[in-house]
Amino acid sequence: MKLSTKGRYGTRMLLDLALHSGEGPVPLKDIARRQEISQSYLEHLITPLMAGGLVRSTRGARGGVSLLKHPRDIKLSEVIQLLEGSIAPVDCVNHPKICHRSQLCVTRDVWGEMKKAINGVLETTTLQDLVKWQKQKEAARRGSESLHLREAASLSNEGGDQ
Amino acid sequence: MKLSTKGRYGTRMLLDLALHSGEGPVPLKDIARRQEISQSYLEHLITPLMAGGLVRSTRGARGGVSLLKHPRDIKLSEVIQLLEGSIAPVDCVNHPKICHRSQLCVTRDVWGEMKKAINGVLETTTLQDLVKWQKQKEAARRGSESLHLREAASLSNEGGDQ
DNA sequence: TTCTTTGTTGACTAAAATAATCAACATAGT
DNA sequence: ACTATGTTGATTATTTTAGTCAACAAAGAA
Repeated sequence: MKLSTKGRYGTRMLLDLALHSGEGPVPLKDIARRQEISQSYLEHLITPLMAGGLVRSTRGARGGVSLLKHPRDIKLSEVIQLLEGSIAPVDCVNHPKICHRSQLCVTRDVWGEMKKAINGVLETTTLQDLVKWQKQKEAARRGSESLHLREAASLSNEGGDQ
Repeated sequence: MKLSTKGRYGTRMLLDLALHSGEGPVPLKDIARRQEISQSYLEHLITPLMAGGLVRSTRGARGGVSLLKHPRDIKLSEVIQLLEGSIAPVDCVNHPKICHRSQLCVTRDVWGEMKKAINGVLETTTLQDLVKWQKQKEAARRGSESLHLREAASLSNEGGDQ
């Protein structure tokens, strides 16, 4: 039950893209550097995302990859579907016919519930959410960093950790 | 994001065991036949279940495998944990240290939510639930079968569902 | 006791998936 | 032209999956 690097790296690539949208096309090289993923591998991950209409690429100098939809309109369920295929934990959940036991199999019903649960998370999370959380995290870090530097000069209103 | 045959077959083995508990030890051979899984493979799946204290085995003639706990006390989360290891979709959810990006990584947070969602299903489903659903399904099938055979002669008092 | 039934363990293997790398090529700016 | 960039396909090493097989151990039955 592990997500492969396709889904993980691909999601991070899109997040990186979302964080740098509005600056024109983003070269894979830059994403590779920032995300610490080999560019050669990203080249392959971008293909299904283009086929899925999530991104567009521009060749040549000053080229790169651009998001085609607003981050708020890109659900993680869509991303994972493109990169990993169905998130169903077993194939018979989507295709009952592949096993003659499907009809009477109750474990299959449980795997179906699992699929629903996973989908619930991925359907309600958008790229915009990731962007928001990322910015919050970075702001929080900068806050605590300077807090540390200034020897806790003013620590009354940081908030955010819990 | 697929469950391997370990988790799937192992769960079915335990369900089969639960359905035949109270009849003494159940030989792997019988489970293999009913569940249509090779006995050689089941031999390997039983090992972690014994180590986890879910079943006990008896060697020799009339031997077999027996459940050590009541089906109502066996949660699927426990079963899957033993057979597949953690259900976390990525390792960094359980072990932040393995990636220096963990602290600032928001995709990791999403995978954490996914883990929670999956766990929610597996923690609230017991072997007893599977047994109950299985019996309901079989009763329903018998109902519609005889209904079909007898051309709906008497369909008032089937009962047994719920 | 001896035979048979059953589980136990470890070695081995075929096939597939994973996670890339590399090179040749296409295209668009400069 | 030259350079920066994406595109595609071939290739590969490694790991995981999904088993099989055989030698062995133990317990009941004859």
